[in-house]
Amino acid sequence: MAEGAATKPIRTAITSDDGIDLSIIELFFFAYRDFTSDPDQILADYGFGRAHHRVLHFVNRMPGLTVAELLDVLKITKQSLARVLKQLIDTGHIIQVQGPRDRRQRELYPTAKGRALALALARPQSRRIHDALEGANAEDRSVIERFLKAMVNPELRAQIDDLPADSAGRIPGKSHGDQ
Amino acid sequence: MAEGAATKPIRTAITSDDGIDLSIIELFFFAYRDFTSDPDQILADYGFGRAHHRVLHFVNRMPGLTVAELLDVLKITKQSLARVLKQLIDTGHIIQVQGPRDRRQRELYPTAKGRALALALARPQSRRIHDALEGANAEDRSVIERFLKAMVNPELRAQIDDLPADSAGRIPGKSHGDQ
DNA sequence: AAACTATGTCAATAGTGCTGACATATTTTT
DNA sequence: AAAAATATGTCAGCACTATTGACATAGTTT
Repeated sequence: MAEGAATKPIRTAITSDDGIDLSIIELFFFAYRDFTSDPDQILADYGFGRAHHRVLHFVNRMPGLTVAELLDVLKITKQSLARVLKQLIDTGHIIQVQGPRDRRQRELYPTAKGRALALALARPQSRRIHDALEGANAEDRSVIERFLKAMVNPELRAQIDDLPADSAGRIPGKSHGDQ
Repeated sequence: MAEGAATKPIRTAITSDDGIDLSIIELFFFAYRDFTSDPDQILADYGFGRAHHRVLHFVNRMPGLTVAELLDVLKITKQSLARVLKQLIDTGHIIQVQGPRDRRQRELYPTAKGRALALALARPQSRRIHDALEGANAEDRSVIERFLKAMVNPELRAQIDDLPADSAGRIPGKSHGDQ
């Protein structure tokens, strides 16, 4: 047995008395668990996982982004991305296009198939959010959005602001326009 | 190459125009990513992962729960729990006590060491939440809590309600009292 | 005594992440 | 033109978390 095993059992629960915001910690845990369960079901039919979902999502949100840019958004390593991206390319959900300025770069675009899947995955999540906002007014929504944004590390909030809100362009700085 | 590969690249981004609530989907993703990064750092020092965190958290919140009850909260399988729980027991964070009524059962309790770690893990998350609620009044908080709860599958909301709010007792139905 | 239940464990597999090393093509710098 | 740096791809190996299926043990219920 390891050192420091068996002492005495503590029979009282941690509660808010301990100065911890348990209710929001736990709500956040349960909410996210169920939030991700919707797409998980669909993904299973394709033999895909959450990693595929994230890649597909951001390629659809920032078409033409490079591998390096994608790694920066996802905060994973090149090797972790490789397998997943290869599968999405092989199954025709994503296409690589050689960069026009720098031919070393591979711009990533969704195909019609990839777009359809991305929307299919987003739909149940959007519906869940819509239902959860039942009875909420515009101000309530704003409170919720501000809270979620404030939960993000400050230095990463820029990533969120850079995503297109409506029929806008593409990535920060650059400008590929639409076609 | 697989069937249905390379078609044409789509160069426009998915936007809110597609009828999807992208902003909250993405905010939720980024917020949860950073929310879990705080404890991840601490866990790494112990050679533990998120699975250990979840087990430790709920054992501290519902001391005396059985293995079966824990599986029900976490929604994982017995085999997935086994390794993680064994490590937490071997390192003296959790103790098993033979069930008083049914001696097949193993009631799970945190040790002082396990309680300390659970609090250490919850503290940065609580701080992040506290900071994110900067400038929010009681009503804003209520809006946020209602939203998060509404994001949880209805049939699972009972689990949340069963958790002790303050210096209350323990698990639904049962009553081990405090010591 | 037989059946059921709670737990533990073994073996195998999958998905996702990591590090390190190295290859190739291309661009930039010297 | 040669050298250095960059963007990407790939190979090999490892770790963690989760899965399913099968089986063992102890204890409870019928």
